Amino acid sequence: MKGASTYMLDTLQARGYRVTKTRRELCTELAKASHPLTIRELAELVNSDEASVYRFVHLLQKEDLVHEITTRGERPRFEFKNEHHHHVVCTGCGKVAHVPCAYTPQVPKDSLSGFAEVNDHDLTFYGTCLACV
Amino acid sequence: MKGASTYMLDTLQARGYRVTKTRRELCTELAKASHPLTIRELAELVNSDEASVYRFVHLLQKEDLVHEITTRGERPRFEFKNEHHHHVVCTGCGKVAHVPCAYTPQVPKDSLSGFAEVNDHDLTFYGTCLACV
DNA sequence: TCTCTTATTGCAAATAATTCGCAATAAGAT
DNA sequence: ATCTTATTGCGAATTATTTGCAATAAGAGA
Repeated sequence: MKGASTYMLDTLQARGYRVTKTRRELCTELAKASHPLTIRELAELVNSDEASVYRFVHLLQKEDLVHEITTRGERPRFEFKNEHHHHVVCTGCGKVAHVPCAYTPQVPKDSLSGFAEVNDHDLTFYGTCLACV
Repeated sequence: MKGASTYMLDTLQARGYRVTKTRRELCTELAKASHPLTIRELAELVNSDEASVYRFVHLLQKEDLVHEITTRGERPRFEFKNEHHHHVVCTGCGKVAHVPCAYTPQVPKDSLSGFAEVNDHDLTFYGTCLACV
C-alpha cells in the first residue's frame, strides 16, 4: 500500500496544502494499517501531538480522503478511503477487522420518509474474535 | 408505544432494580421517541441531571434494553431495543430516521478471518433530508 | 401504615476527549 | 537565498463522561 500514501499526499498538494514530515508519516501509517486507527493511535505511531493529528485527520475528512468509523462505546477510528468495505468489531476486546463488501445495501425507496437521497452507508458487524472466545 | 415503557420498567424491577420517577420518565421518552436520543436530549426531556442519565442508560444497555447508535462526528444516541431496524442520517442537520430492515446482512463466511462468530450488526445510511436539500 | 435498609439521585468535582489561540517553524513560491 | 504564510507544538479552554458522596426515596418486612 505504498501508493495510497503518495496518492493522499499528491492530492493534498494539488489542492494547495503543504506536505510536511508529520503529514507524510501520518499518511504512511494510514496507508499501511490493516484496521482503522484512532487519533491517539496515530499520534503515538508518528509521535506527534494529538491536537495536530485531530486537525490533519479533519482535513483529510474534508478532502474526502479518509473515512470515519464509529463503533459502540469506542472512540472514532479513521482509515484511508479506497474501495468500500465493511467492518467486524469484537465486543470483547474492540478489535476491528475488514469485511469485503459482498453487495451494496439499499434503502427501500418507500421507507425513506423525509429524506431526499441516500448516497452512502456504513455496515458494522459485532461478534467475538478468536482470542476472546 | 405504551407497552415498551412498562416492559422496560417491569423487566428492571423483575431483575431487582428500583423503579423511580426519573426512570419511569426516561423509559417513557425512550418508548415514544421516533428516533434515537442522546444523553443530553434525554436529560432535558425529563429534566434530570446528565450524570444520572448516563448511569441509567448504561444500566439499560447492560440489561440489553436499549441499543446504542453511533454516527460519524456525533454523540452516541440510544433507543429502545425492539424489532431490529436500520437508520438514515442527514449529513446536513444530523437528523436520524428509522429504516425498516429489509433483509439481514450476512458476513461472507470465508472473509471472517480471526473471528469466531458474528451475532449482530448496525447498518446506517447517510444522505440528505428534505429540509436540507 | 410505619420503619428500616440500601439503591438511586443530584450535585460537585475528577478525568477524558476535542478544540482553540498563538508564537515558532518550515514549505514552497519567487 | 529570501519571503510569505500554512502548519506544528504546546498550553489552555471547552465539552463529554465518569466518579464520590451525602440526601432522598423505593420497596421489603413488621
